[in-house]
Amino acid sequence: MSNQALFESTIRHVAVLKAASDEEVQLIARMGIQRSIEDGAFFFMQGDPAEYLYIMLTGRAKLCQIAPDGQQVNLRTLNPKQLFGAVGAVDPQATYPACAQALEDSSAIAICSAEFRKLLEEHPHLSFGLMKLMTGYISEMQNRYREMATEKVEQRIARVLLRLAGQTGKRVEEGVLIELSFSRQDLAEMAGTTLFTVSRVLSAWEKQKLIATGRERVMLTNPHAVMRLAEGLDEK
Amino acid sequence: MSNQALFESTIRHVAVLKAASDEEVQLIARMGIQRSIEDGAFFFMQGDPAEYLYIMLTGRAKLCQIAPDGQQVNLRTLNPKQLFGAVGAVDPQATYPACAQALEDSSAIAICSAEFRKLLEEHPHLSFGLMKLMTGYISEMQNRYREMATEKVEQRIARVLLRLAGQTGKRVEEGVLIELSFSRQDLAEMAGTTLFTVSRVLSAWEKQKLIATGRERVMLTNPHAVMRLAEGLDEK
DNA sequence: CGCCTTCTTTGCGCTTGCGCAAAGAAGGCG
DNA sequence: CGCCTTCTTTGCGCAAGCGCAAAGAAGGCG
Repeated sequence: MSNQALFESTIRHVAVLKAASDEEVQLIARMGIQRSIEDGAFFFMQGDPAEYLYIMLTGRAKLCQIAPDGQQVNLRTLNPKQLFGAVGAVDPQATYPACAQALEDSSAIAICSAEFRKLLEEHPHLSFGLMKLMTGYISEMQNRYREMATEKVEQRIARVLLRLAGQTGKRVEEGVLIELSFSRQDLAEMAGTTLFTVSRVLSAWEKQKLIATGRERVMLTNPHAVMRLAEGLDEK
Repeated sequence: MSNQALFESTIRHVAVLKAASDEEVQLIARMGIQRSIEDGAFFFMQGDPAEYLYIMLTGRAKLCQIAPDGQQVNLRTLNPKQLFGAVGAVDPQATYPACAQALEDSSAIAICSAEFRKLLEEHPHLSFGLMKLMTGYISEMQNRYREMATEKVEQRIARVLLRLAGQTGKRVEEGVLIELSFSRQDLAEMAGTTLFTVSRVLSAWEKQKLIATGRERVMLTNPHAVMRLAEGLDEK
């Protein structure tokens, strides 16, 4: 498949652009260039000028923030067909508010923010898709913020597992399997805690047969119980 | 001043709509109706269908989330000329992701989301202002999320004070005064902690002469020291 | 002025979860 | 196969911050 065709077929399935006509899809595809990066490399760093926006083609990446002191927080994972890094299309002077780091060898369509902005001006109905994405983010971040502020570690870890299960979990005989390169450290960054605490909590749950763990691997053998934990029911 | 004239002069100074022409400002003003509510009342509740968006006229309100168990988290305060509750203009089926509660008797221009959406369709350049607002929110929420995840209580409280000082602080002889109806409880909800902890921390700072406190009142006598605390420098 | 409500402080005990160190798996790769 | 790296677990001690109760200000209002 030619690059152009590959781009088009991917773009056609991007949620944000579902209102795009065939013609618009073609236009966007022509604006794109492919960028492939290795596991651990960055599509962009927090604070860089937001010159490109991206649409994930293959692989996975994480959006994360790095505090001045080096501590990291994981905001979300980026999967194929997801659009990310679009701030530049809205404000030409914007810088990325987070960094995007590949969790495995990955590739994405890179589109020049300024060009995309022009496209938005000429095809304004596309803005609605983008705005919907943004309001969704806002709403999600507000919820996560509340969770971080009011819930305790166990609940937050349970939520992380459920979110991952929903995004990339595979249903197998014994439960739902999350098998990706997520170390305890990564889980800790998603839950806002330390790898030690994550390890301890998962061990405890394993003893209670709620989950089964392995190296960079978690299986939810009793997803329903994990959901109850996330909701903070079981309050002892 | 007639309502229409009042609306227009307010709308003209709304940051999100600064790209609006005089004509557009008039159009928007005509769509608005005034809503006045009492201290403690709600413009809208989390989960309500987002039928209206608002522009604050007088008073102040807080945007907050309420957890299923009743715990609250404070997201931001709304001041005059700020636009809020605009999700409905983007997605007709959206519900408000937070609630807006008046901190004092307040009034706002209420604009029907569906009408505003039509306006956006016909005057698409206005979308850019809205999108810029949204990306700003996202970026801010991501930062706050990181802070909540990685910083400890003292730092977060310091940040809350600085944010309030920046928004509504008055410069007086002895320092910067924050004199609003923010109880220790409110501060706790903003910092993601408990009123007891806030009280203790503020008492400690008062002993060190960094601040002076009173009932629903805080004065930063040594703002620079508070900034250092917020940055987590002073690490003992 | 005095009562009443609301807000604030403080003491005390205790839980949660962090920090570190050290040891134990699990792969990867030559 | 065996070494090396990376990931994970666990024990132990400790500090931060929560929860509660009770008492002490500060206003508000009749």
